[in-house]
Amino acid sequence: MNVEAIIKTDKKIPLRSRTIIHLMLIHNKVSEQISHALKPFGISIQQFNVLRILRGQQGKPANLSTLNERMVSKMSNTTRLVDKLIKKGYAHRIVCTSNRRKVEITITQEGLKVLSEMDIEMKKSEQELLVNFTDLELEQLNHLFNKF
Amino acid sequence: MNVEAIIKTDKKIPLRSRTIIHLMLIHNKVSEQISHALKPFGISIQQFNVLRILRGQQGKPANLSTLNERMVSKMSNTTRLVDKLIKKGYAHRIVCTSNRRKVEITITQEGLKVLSEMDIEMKKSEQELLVNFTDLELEQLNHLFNKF
DNA sequence: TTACAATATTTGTATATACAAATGTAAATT
DNA sequence: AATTTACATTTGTATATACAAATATTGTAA
Repeated sequence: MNVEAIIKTDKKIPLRSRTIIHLMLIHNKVSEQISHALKPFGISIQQFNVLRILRGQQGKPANLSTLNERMVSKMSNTTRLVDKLIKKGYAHRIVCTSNRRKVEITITQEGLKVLSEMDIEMKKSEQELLVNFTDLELEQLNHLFNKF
Repeated sequence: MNVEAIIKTDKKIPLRSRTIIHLMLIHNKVSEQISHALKPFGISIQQFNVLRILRGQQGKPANLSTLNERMVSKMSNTTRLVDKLIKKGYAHRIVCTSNRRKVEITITQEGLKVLSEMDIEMKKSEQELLVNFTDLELEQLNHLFNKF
């Protein structure tokens, strides 16, 4: 994926600008691929992420703030994201008894089931997206990512 | 930016999954910073990109397909993105005389003026975001990006 | 020359996101 | 105990995005 070819310019782009544009283009490719993989499940990337976080809780319920700090998305959406998962039967929400300001959100059996199916498709997408990388290169990439 | 710390897991994430998650987190940081920098101008990243493409045309008008193939966004939005730029007085649109299905879009003087102000802020954001990178590391990063 | 296909853009609609304000609850202060 | 402050979540609203369908124009073939 060559930046100049894609944005069709013959001008030399400064290194730092080029890096940011490159990142944007790659993100676009990646998120398109993932959205496509999740499409048959009728779920968005964000909803998928919330499901994964809930599973990661290993039965322990999560409240909205917890979800939010582990997510990419903004707080106000988290309520509605969870709404959608509940509507689909993949999550469950109860008001916390010890502190009624809080809510406790858990993943349902049905949620775990569909999530495991999604995992397979995600794994495929990851493989496809990263097919040109060796493990060493991915280690290098992650190492560089740490500098952001 | 360490993935495990951010998504607060103690489990080891497979290298390929980790890379994709890492990319998402970084994209989020970058786009937040850029949106913030553009905020005072009342313009979105996408609108900013269109303006830059128009400037890159060096006076030559661009049609929607051209804009679209150089952009990240989807076709149906391009019309409305341009609408917004026109409304702000930053772009101009006329129906192409040789082929009336096409439109010719150009950047206005006012557009060029505000764009040059935005460039300064963008440059600052890029510097801030990439402050931990040496030029060599950025070259390496761009090289790895080419494998996507 | 009429009909059909291809091209370029626009519009409709449903869903997603961002930001600010509102709600309800608990804790701290007077 | 009443008042204020802080916390956790929800709601309102404006804008953005995705996808499909519609519109308008041009090119092509019977």
